[in-house]
Amino acid sequence: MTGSCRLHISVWSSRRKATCRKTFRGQRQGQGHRRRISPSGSSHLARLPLLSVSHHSLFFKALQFFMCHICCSRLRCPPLRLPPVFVLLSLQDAFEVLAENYEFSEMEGPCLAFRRAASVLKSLPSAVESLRAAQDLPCLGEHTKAVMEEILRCGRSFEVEKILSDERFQTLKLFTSVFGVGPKTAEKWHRRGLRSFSEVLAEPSIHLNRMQQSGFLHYGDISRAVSKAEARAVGNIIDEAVRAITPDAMLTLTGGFRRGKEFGHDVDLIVTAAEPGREQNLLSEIIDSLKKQGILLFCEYQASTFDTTKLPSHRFEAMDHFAKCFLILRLEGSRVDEGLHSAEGDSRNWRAVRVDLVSPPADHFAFTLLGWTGSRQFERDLRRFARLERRMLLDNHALFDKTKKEFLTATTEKDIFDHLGLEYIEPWQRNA
DNA sequence: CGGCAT
DNA sequence: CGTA
DNA sequence: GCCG
Repeated sequence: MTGSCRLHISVWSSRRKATCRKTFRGQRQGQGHRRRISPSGSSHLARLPLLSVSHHSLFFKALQFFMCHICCSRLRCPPLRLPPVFVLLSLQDAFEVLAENYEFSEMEGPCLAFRRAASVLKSLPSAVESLRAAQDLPCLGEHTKAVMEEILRCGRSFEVEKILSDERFQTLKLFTSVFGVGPKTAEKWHRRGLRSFSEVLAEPSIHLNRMQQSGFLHYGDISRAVSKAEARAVGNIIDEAVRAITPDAMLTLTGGFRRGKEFGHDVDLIVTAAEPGREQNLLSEIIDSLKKQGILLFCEYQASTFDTTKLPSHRFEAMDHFAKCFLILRLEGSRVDEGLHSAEGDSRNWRAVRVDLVSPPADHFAFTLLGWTGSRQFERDLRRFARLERRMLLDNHALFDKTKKEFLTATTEKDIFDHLGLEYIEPWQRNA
C-alpha cells in the first residue's frame, strides 16, 4: 500500500524552499576566502593528469581561476568549526540534510526514509505548520516527527545543526559536489586527511579519472544552475546538429525542465530517429558534429548494449542500455535569449553546461521518456509500486508483467500508467 | 524482521 | 566506482 | 527510519 499512498500524494504541486543552504554555503566560502592560499605552487600542476600537453596552459589558466574564485581552501587550517549559527531550515531541507548524512554513513535505509519524508512534505499543496497537520501523512514516524516538532516550535533542530557544523559532513559534501566524485571517493579522500580541493589537487598519489578532471576543470560552471533559457539554447544546438544528420529525427527535452522547473543542474534530451535502427549511430554523429564546432568540453559515450533478440531473458538493470552520453558543452552567451546565467565578475561570454543525451529505439521511447523525466524519488516510487502492487518490473526500457510473463507495449507515457492501473500524472506533478 | 528502483 |  |  506504500506505493499507492506515495503516488497518490505526489499528485499535488510543489513549493519552493528556503535559502538556508545558501546561507550556510556562503558563510563557508566567506571563511575560505579569508584563509585563501596562493594558487601559485606549481608542484601539483606538473603531475595533474591532463587531456593532452597542448591543453596544459588552458588547464593551468582554468585551474588558477578555479583556485582563486571557487575553491575555499582550508590548507593548514584546523578542522573547520562554524561558529554557532541560527540556521533556518525548512522541514524538507532538514530532512534532506539528515538523509545526506545517513548516505555518507552508508545507512541506506534511514537515508531513504528521510528522502521519502522530504518528498511527502514537498508534495503537499502548502507547508505543514503543525504536527496535527502531519498526523495522517505516510512516511513520517517517530524520528521525523520529533525533528518536525523541534523545527515547528523554535525554527531549528539540534540534530540538523550538529550535522551541518560537522567537519566530516562539510568535507564530504564539498567533495561530492564535484562531477565524477561520489560518496566512496569523497570518503576515501577524507580518510586520507584531505579537506579541500587544493589539498586533493596537490596530492601526487591521487589520480583523477577523466570525469573528475572535467569536474574540477569546469567546477564553477557546472555547479551553477542552468536556466530554462540556457536549456532551450542547448536544445537548439543539438537540434541543429541532429537535423543536419537526419531531418526526420525528433528531440525531446526531459529531466527537470520537462517537469516545469525554472533551473536545473543539467539538460536532459532524448533523440529519436524515425528510421528503425538509425538510433545506433545517431549519437556518435551528433558528438562528431559538436566536436567539429569546438564546443565539446567533455564526452562520455556509451554505445547501446540493448539487444532485442534476447529481450525475454533480458535482465532489468540499473542504468539503461540505450545509446547515451554525458557531455559538458561550451554554451556561447550569444545563443541564449536572456543571456548567460553567469557568476558576477565573470567576463567570459560563455559557460560550460552538463548535457545528457539518450537515443532509444522508437518503440521504447515512452519508457525512456518516463524514466528520464524523474524526479529521482518519483521513479523509485513508481518502480516500487510496479513491483510490489502489480508484480511488474519497470525500467527505462520496458514494463514486464511477471504474472503474464510478457512485456507490455506503450507508445505514450499514458499507456504505461494505464498498464500500472494509475491515473496519468503530469510531469510537473512528478517533482516530489 | 526484510525491503528499500533500476 | 561513477553516471542517469 | 518507516512500512507491510
